[in-house]
Amino acid sequence: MSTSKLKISKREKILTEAAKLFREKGFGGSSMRDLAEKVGIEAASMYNHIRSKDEILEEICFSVGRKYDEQLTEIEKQPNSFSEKIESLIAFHVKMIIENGDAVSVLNNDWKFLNSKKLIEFKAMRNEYEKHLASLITAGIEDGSFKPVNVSVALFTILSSLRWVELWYKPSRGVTKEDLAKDISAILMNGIKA
Amino acid sequence: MSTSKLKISKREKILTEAAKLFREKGFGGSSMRDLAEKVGIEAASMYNHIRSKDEILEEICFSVGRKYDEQLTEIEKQPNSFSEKIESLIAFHVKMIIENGDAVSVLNNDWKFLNSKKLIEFKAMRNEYEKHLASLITAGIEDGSFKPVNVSVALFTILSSLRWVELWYKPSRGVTKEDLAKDISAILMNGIKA
DNA sequence: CAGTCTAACTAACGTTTGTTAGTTTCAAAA
DNA sequence: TTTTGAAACTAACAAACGTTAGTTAGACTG
Repeated sequence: MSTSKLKISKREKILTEAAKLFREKGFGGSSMRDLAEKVGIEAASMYNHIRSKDEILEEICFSVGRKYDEQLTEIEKQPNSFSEKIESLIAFHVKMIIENGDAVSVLNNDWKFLNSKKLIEFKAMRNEYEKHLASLITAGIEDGSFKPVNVSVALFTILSSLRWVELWYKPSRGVTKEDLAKDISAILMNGIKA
Repeated sequence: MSTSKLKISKREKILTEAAKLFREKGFGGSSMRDLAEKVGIEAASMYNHIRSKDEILEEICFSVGRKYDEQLTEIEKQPNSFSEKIESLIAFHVKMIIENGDAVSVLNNDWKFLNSKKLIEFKAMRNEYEKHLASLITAGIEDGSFKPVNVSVALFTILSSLRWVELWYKPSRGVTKEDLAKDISAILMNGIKA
């Protein structure tokens, strides 16, 4: 009973601390002994809860990745305009970063250290995500909601603009996630030129 | 004569190959033996040309960083509108990435592995750059060229949008750097909403 | 020709790496 | 009370790490 619950929570503690550590020092720059110290046990003891260092990375990347996938699917099926759908997605990205900044950072920066089998899987997942978002943009252009922009450029401009939130955002600045999402949406949707 | 020239070019070969390798595997994931193999000599032999692995990272980060600084200073003093200045900067970022993609990638992703002294220096350089660009945006808002957007958000949206070029751009797509800069400018300046 | 210098080499160093083996501790189940 | 099983520990492994030492080959300089 409580043992299995304890095991789960210790494993989750390892994953949480790993995300924090990987964000700070990178996957390659983080040692299992570093990580163990943060968790509060010996390095060898962690192997009672995880299979390998690689498994930690996989778990972080794919569990976050799946959340993005699910939300995009959710947004796609809502009866909103294409503008509203993209704005929802922007808000979700901001929310994810503010609530799971460490894990999102690992997804963004350390995915390339996945082993080759998982790397292929990860790239497929990412491609799928981009294709879905691209089709939203294309549809918005076709129905006149959007200007006839270059779809690839728009796609990556949006996704990259969202990445900075993880890289640059500091809670200390006192901006709420609603304001932040609104301001980013404003610029991407309407540009900065008067 | 030819010996000192040879030394310089071998050092530059090391730096070039290092940028390529770091981009692919990250600073922590790249070993000196890996690098030496790409250069075509033994790992120990590289120490005739460079002081340490850290020095390679420093040289790449700061030589690229200085180029960005210089160009921004150049753009600031030109007698153009604020829109034109920002568009020039966008074009320059695209050009840098297309011409020095490996080194730019190292600047973007591996700066955090600089040793603490150089890390402080690097952050100061980056802050300076951001402050200059922010003041361009502020001035543009004040003279009515730009909407009254949140300056920080605009700043980071622009800089992040430019980062994707390094991460996602593939020459194989056959887009010229002029077209690419124009399309990015179009979205950031005018948004995507019709 | 003798001397010097550069840039390569091989060998090795001390550390750190991820991981395994074997053992101990201690609480829950029987 | 005895048994069991999870989860911690210590100790150690082989490999890889950045780097240093010492040496050699060959090209310039005097």
